[in-house]
Amino acid sequence: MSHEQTAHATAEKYDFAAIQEKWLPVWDALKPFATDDATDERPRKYVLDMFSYPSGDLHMGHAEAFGLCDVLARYWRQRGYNVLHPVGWDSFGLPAENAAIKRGADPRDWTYGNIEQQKASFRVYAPSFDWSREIHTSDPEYYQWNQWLFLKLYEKGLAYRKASPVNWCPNDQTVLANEQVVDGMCERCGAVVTKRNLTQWYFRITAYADRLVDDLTQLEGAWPAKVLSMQRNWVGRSTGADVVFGIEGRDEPVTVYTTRPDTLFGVTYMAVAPDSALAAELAAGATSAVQTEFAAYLEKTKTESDIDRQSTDREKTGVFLDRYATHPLTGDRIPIWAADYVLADYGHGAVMGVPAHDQRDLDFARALDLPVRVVVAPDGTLTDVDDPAETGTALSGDGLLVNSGTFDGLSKDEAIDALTTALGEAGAGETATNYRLRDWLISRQRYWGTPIPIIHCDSCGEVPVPESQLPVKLPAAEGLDLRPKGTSPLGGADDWATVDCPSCGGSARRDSDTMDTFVDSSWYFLRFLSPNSDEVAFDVAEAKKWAPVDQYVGGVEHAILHLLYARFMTKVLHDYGYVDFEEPFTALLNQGMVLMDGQKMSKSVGNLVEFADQMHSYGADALRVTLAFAGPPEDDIDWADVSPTGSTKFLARAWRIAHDVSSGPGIDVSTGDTALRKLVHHFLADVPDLIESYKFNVAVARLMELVNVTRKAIDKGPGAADAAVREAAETIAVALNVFAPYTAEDMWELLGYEPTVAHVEWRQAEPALLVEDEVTAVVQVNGKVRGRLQVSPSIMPDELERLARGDANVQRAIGEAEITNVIVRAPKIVSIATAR
RNA sequence: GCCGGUGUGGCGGAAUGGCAGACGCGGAGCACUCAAAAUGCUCUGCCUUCACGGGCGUGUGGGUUCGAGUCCCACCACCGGCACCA
Repeated sequence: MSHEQTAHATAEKYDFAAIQEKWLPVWDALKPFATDDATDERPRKYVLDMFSYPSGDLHMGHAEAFGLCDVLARYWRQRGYNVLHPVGWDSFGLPAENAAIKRGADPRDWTYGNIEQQKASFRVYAPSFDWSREIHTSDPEYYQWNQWLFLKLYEKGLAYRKASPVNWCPNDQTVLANEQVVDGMCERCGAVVTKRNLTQWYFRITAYADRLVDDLTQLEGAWPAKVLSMQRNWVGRSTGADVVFGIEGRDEPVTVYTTRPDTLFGVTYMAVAPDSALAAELAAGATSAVQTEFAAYLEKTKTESDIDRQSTDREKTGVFLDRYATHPLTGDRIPIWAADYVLADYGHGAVMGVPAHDQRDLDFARALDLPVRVVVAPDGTLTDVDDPAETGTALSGDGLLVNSGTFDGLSKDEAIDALTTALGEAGAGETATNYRLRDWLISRQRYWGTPIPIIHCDSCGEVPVPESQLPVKLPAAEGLDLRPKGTSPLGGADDWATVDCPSCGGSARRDSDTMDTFVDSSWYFLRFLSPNSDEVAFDVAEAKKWAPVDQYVGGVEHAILHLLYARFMTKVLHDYGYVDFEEPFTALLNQGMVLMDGQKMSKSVGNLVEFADQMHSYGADALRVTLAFAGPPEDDIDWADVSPTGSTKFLARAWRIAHDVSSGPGIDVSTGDTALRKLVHHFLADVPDLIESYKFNVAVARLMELVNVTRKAIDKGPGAADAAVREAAETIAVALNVFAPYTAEDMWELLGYEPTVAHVEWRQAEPALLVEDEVTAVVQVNGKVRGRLQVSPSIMPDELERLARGDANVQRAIGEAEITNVIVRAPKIVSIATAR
């Protein structure tokens, strides 16, 4: 196949490389997707991909995500919407720094070099981006607004510093947010995460816990059910009661949280987290033997990694503190233990032990020989109950109360209400809600991120950098030691770090930590609306016009991290009055992963499918069609199962139709072949619903069908000059723009039009052409298809039944049997039931 | 343990409760060709029949219905998320 021969509109053969080369410069000049809405009255749609982290060239995952998102962007444009489809780079982050350390280079050079590479690849892959709004989160023009946001949160007490045990990655030598610890390991490098006690910056996301859960109902149906469920799990809201226990020898009582106040009479011990202040205090008031034992236990707890500590099948341990609590209703003495299965930072760091009805408590009680008292029995009597102390299985189900004084006989739900009320009357408890969610730890002891705009002054304490002094620019990497060492490299930039206190003018130092890069991505979708403003983070009026994002596309790996943070930040901005909505992304599509031979692609496995190689072999269009056609977009695609060659064949067939059409543009299509026109108009009527419900694979199938039938019409039907053939070819070109823009543009030119087909509106189906003159009616006998009849769609039911009964094959199926029932749904079906 | 999801040909996958397997991959045969590639055409769920046809068939077992891949109940398998969260 020779390029010279085919790089013209007169080419005889489909040549994807020539077509790409031909149209790229045309599109570069045309800038068809710049969204300039000053005078545009059309309805708007904001279609966005999760932006790319520039860690190298694009890979197949990008091809899928950006390809599918582009289907939607191009589609909505052709449906008459003013579509905003911007592109940017999530360009701060650890990998840049690690790569830079490895190569002895500047993270800035590495990052911006990768961006250039990805841009060049994107240009050829040709998503319909508005390049004029490109942003980089690592530019001071962007990150100064991270700092501005930080100050806004700080003003409201939503950004604060505290000393606390934090997740520490010993490999990357930095702290991690809870969301970045996966199975006890660092999300980035896989090292086992340990705990350190450090003073760090937090965003108070827990203040928004209820709204983060409640507002998910707004997204029901528009976000994948899986993501909604993951977000609910992550916030982990539970309701129950706080119960107050008096402590012998201590003035202050201790409050515990329980979801099962109905089991209050089953309490046989109390357990406190060994690493809590309460445990230390209780132990300090006990005998020296207890103190020694406790100290050893605490030491052991601290040195254990989270993985060890959280393994559920391990033996329960604890230390009796020789202290006692008093049961709020019975007045019984309750022994107090320190046990490492109790977490210091959930609830109140202490639990009431109900071994009979909680598996963990039962395991603990059995290991340490504590009593087990059943207080909820399935049928309200103890006689038939398997003793959990014997079986080792806690009774966690429903039942009626026993052994619970005046509460005996109540159901579980009744008892929860009754006991909570009783506790309230006794001043010993109330309904309470708890969350698994923790505040968002945003400090990072690394270089390549947004400097935290705080100055530490010996006399004034922490002083926010005045807004007028933003941005606090990142100092040059040159001369700084970027290697992980547990403190931020910025601390080594003395010239940068040493400043006058904005408050007292004395000598002070800048905070040397940088922000978690998820801060950058928590609001970037708003920056696209006024990307060049140096007055505001984003223009409120532009946000009113464009935001929230109507269609968001990205991987499910961000189901909690990015999406939760972006939802949080949106609510914060809403409360400040900067935006008038509370959810940033009204619809979300999670595309699946691209696999090879059933597993994730990786260099080490040796199953890497390179984006650049695929582009070279098949081109952008075939790649995009292959990804769209492979299956439902949410499902993973195994590259071993798909056929880019098949896609190329399809595109060549489509292209050849435009090439073969022999009528001129503007011909009166109504004179064309009716059968073909009907198919075209059914296509026009059906495909929008398919695309809007993300059934891209089915939409492509319908396009293939249309191409096949049009080919037949040219070769064996009305021929290449027929007006319906032109109508079909134009329809194919317009629809194909959504999936394969180069081929579509070339077809459009072959059909005698000017670029660009991307601006041609989807045609309306003519209702008259959607009506069939004849349909197939099916005749079933006892549920089995026994006959098919060609009938008019307006046939009367009794006429259809008469025809059905007259069908020879139907009669044979009925035989001598007596007909007991006949259902007629004209014109589709006749269902005959016989006595059997 | 809790939550969510998925089970359809050799494979990827279609199917508002109404013809299961659209579309494609793979396979077989044919045409064109000296030949091959490319392209085009025909066939392709399993069993049975020369054929017309018939039987079976959407993870398993029940149920609702004239009619179930689709709805209901129970179960099995696999995938994903959360998890000593009280």
